Amino acid sequence: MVTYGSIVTDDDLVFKALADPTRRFLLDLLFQRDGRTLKELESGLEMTRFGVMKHLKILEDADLVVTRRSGREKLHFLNPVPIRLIHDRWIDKYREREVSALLALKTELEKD
Amino acid sequence: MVTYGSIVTDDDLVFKALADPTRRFLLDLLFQRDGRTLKELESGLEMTRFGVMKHLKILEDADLVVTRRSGREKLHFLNPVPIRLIHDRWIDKYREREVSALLALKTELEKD
DNA sequence: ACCATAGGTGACCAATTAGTCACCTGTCAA
DNA sequence: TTGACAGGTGACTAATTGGTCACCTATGGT
Repeated sequence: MVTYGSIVTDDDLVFKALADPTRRFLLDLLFQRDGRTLKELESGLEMTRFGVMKHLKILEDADLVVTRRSGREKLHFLNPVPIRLIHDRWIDKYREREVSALLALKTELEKD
Repeated sequence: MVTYGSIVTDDDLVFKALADPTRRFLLDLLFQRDGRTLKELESGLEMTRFGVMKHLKILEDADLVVTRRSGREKLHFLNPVPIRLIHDRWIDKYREREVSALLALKTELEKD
C-alpha cells in the first residue's frame, strides 16, 4: 500500500470515515435529526454499543460529526463542511453546470 | 462486520473507491486534464502498472471514471455525477447557506 | 450513600484490501 | 508478418479494518 511516508492527511480521515456503510447510516440519522446520544443512535443499529462507539469516534476524528457533552450524555451533530469540500475538490464552475443539467434531466425523466 | 446481507450498493462502490489516496490522486490528475491513458497516469505514480490499473478499474466500477477505447489505448475521463450526489445526500438548502457562509468567512480570514 | 445508567479503553480475532508478479491478448508500424 | 507496445487476468502476501468483549469511570436519581 502507498502510505506517502505514513502521513495521514485530513482528507484521508474524511474519506476513510465515509467508506463504511454503518458510518454513512449514522450520518443519515444525524441528517434527519441532530443532537442524538450514543444510546439513541445505538438503538437503530444491529450492533453492540462498542461497535457504534468506534464508528462515532472515527466520524468525530474526521470532523464529520461534532459533539457536546451534557451531563453524562454526549450529543452528536452532523458537520457538513467536509462534505462540501469534497464537492469543491472535483466539481468546478464548468462541471457544476454540466452536472446540474444532467441531474435535472434525470429527475424529469423519472417523473413518469 | 455489517454486510447487510452482502448487498453492495452503488454508493458503497463510490465511497470505497474514494477511500484510497492513490485513487483520489488519480481523480485529481483527471480533474486537471481528462482523456489520459493508463501509460500516462502510471508515469505520475510510484507504483507498478498493475497497481494503477487495479485502482482505475475500481474507479470505473464506481462510475467515477468513464472510459473510451481508441485503438490500443484506453482514454479515461472524470465523471462528476457521483460526487455531486454525495453532496446532495447530506447538504440540504438550509445547511447549504450555513456552509457557504462559513467557507466564505474562512476564505476571508485566510486572506491576510 | 447507593446503584442504575451513559459513556470509554485496550486487546483480540476475522474479513477485507493494496500491491506485486508471471503470464496473456489485441493493435500498430516497419 | 513480426516485434514492440498498450492493456488485461488470476493468484498470492502483507497490512488494515470491523466487530466484540472484559473491564473501567463519571453522572444523576432516590
